[in-house]
Amino acid sequence: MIDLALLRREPENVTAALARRGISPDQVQALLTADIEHRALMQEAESLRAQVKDLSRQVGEARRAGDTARGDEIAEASKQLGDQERAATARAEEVGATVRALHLQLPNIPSPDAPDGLSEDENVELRQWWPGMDDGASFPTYGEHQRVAHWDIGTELGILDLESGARLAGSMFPLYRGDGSRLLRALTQFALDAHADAYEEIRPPSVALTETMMSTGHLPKSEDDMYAIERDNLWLIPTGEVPLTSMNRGEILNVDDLPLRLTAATQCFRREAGAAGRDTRGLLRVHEFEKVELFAYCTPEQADEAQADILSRAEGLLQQLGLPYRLLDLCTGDLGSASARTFDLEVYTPGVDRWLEVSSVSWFRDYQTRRANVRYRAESGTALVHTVNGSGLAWARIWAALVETYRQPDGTVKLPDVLAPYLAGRTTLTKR
RNA sequence: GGAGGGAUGGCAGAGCGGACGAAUGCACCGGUCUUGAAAACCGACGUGGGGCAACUCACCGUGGGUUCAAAUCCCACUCCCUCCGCCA
Repeated sequence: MIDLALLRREPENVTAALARRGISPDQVQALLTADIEHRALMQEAESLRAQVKDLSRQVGEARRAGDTARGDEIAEASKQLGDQERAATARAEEVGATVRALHLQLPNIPSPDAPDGLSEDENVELRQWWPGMDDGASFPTYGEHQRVAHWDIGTELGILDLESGARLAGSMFPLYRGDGSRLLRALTQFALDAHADAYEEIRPPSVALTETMMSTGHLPKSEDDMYAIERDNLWLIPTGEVPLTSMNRGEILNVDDLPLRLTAATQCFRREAGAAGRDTRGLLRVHEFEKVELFAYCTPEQADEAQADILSRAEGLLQQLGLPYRLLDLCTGDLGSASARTFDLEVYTPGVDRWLEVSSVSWFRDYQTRRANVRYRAESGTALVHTVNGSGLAWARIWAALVETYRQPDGTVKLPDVLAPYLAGRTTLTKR
């Protein structure tokens, strides 16, 4: 949630900032109006409440003094006021619920640095990288043997079995086998080891409570994209961001512990409602995938650095894997609703000839922690911490990029040597 | 799944219908003393909302209820501990 106090103080600025991402002034005004009404009703209810409390105190005093008649009299008066108070509180709560609903619907205020734009077409490409670029090499050219889609390579080598996955759980639930399965495991380990110098490794639950999903902004906004386990009031997590952001919910962190950096490998579950049909072949878009997440709680001053660190780690992994990629600065219209600034990393996959998003590195300001109530002790009082996160990296698409990029003319796949330690030295995938 | 016990401020822990936002100890912070520190002593010391302010409201695991009045009584739920059962 955005800061309501800020909205009251600087309504024009906030309205203008939100307009950059397509929020109409009317929507902001509706919240402001409801808020004013709510506060007036609340004051009325509170003053009645104060009177009831005062009378109740007098009842006690009178009875202790032995004046029962007077006690009863005051109790009766208090009872009457109590009825009024209940009615006033009910009215205040009704409007309060409206305020909360409107407040939850407002997305985060975009960073002034985020480029303007209405859709993903206006995202700004900041740079590209490919192997040998620093030495003057040009973007790689790919041979015919690399222009084969990963689902065909996977079938041919017996390392990806989409049909079996579909038989078990429906389409878009991939099943990897043999070296394909092993490759996934290797990638996770490779990444976790790379981040172990500065990020504490966490193994969180794969499900979360409704309350937890609220904190990150995934609910109520994206309910249709989540898998729900209704009987137990649980949701399958769509990203490791969910448990990591809520890990310290309701706590006051020691400022000396900030930035508090965490990393976690988790399964990620996404219904991808409305995505049916397009870009869904093979591993392009799946309901379940594994991802290593990088996360930090930090002070506002540390946020830039924290975001830059996650971005450079994600890039570092792509470079070590030798996969060409491009870096996008998301425009205001394409920003996730909780994010103030997001950089996307897209890897190039020669077989399907596309750029695939494999990491989204975002700064959320205090939008998430205002809901999760994670604070630190500041100069005076407490302040909300900022959250930053990004993938490092999402493996399904990396898996696709690796087998397509490193396919040899003879049909085998020769993986980069950095993975050798995690594959017991066997970096060549051959037909079983 | 069954039986019992518990959940209170940063921590420990009292309170069990009315003056309780809450004793006490520890920790933390400010001060006195000291060359400095420790000890001792003095003081301050939960969070959030509303109000220009005086001030006021909410919060004692969560949600309901009883009452003029609830940390305190009642109901439901969650979590933790002990024991029993089942189990990778």
